[in-house]
Amino acid sequence: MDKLVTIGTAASLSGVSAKMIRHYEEIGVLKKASRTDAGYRLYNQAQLQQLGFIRRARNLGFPMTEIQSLLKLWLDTGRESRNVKQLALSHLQYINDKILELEQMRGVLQQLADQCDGDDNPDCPILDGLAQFTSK
Amino acid sequence: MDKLVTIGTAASLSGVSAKMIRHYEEIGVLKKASRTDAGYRLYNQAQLQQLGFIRRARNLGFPMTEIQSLLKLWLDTGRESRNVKQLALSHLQYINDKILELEQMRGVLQQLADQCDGDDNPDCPILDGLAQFTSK
DNA sequence: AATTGACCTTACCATGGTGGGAAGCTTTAA
DNA sequence: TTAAAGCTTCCCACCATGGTAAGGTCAATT
Repeated sequence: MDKLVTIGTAASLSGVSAKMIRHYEEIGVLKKASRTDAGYRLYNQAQLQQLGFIRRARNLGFPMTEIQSLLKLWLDTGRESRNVKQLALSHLQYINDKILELEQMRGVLQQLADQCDGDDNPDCPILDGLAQFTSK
Repeated sequence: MDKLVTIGTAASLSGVSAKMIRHYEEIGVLKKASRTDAGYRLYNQAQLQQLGFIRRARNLGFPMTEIQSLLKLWLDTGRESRNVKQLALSHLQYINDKILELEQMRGVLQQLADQCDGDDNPDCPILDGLAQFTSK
């Protein structure tokens, strides 16, 4: 059991590109993979699961530094869920801030776009807004 | 009239760092500034306005390539507002997509965090979720 | 006239996460 | 045996921004 696969198979099974798997190893998020005599990287089931873990964390927007922490916590059976939750809530805060920032942009931009005829006339409230003639 | 200022003054007047002003010139978003005999860049009123224009467009999240287009349209009195509006709406679409993506992340993450006690116990639905045991 | 400090110049390196490609070795299948 | 596919490392690019280093310039004070 614990079949070993090379990086291409690991990539398609985990949904993480071979390019990125190597990268994660290089930056220390993943332990160095074992190698065949020819130097090919080999991955076992546990490592495939870690790759899936990383992919899902990336999909939630976690940066790699935080994923590294999450991965350590995951592998540490003596962890306190407090630490995990704290990381999650901190990232949640970040996401919320980003959403607010984007909503702010959207509001301004939508308003400018609404005022613009968008025809063959050169008059354009969007450009006027960017040119700061906004305040009339 | 049309007082000329050096890059530091242009930076503080426009809110764009000197570093970025040079960068924008280098990538061709701004025309090359005139120079003093000693090689110092000089900026006039019109150029200061362009810098402000760029800063405000950046604040709305426009990428530099699109800002370059917007700037050209702004300087082209024969423009059609149609083209400006099209750029704006396209960017608006991008912003909306980003917001949806972030809201998606927030939903999943919030749900996981809600289920996690966040105490000294190792049990952690957040890690379980990332480990794909989500599906029960 | 000399010094000092603030300001300018270019050039290079770093970030973060990802992709592309080249040059060369290995494995597998025909 | 040969060709294709897969692996290796290494370098480059993106995007917008910041940092730093080594050096030239300008204005004000000694």
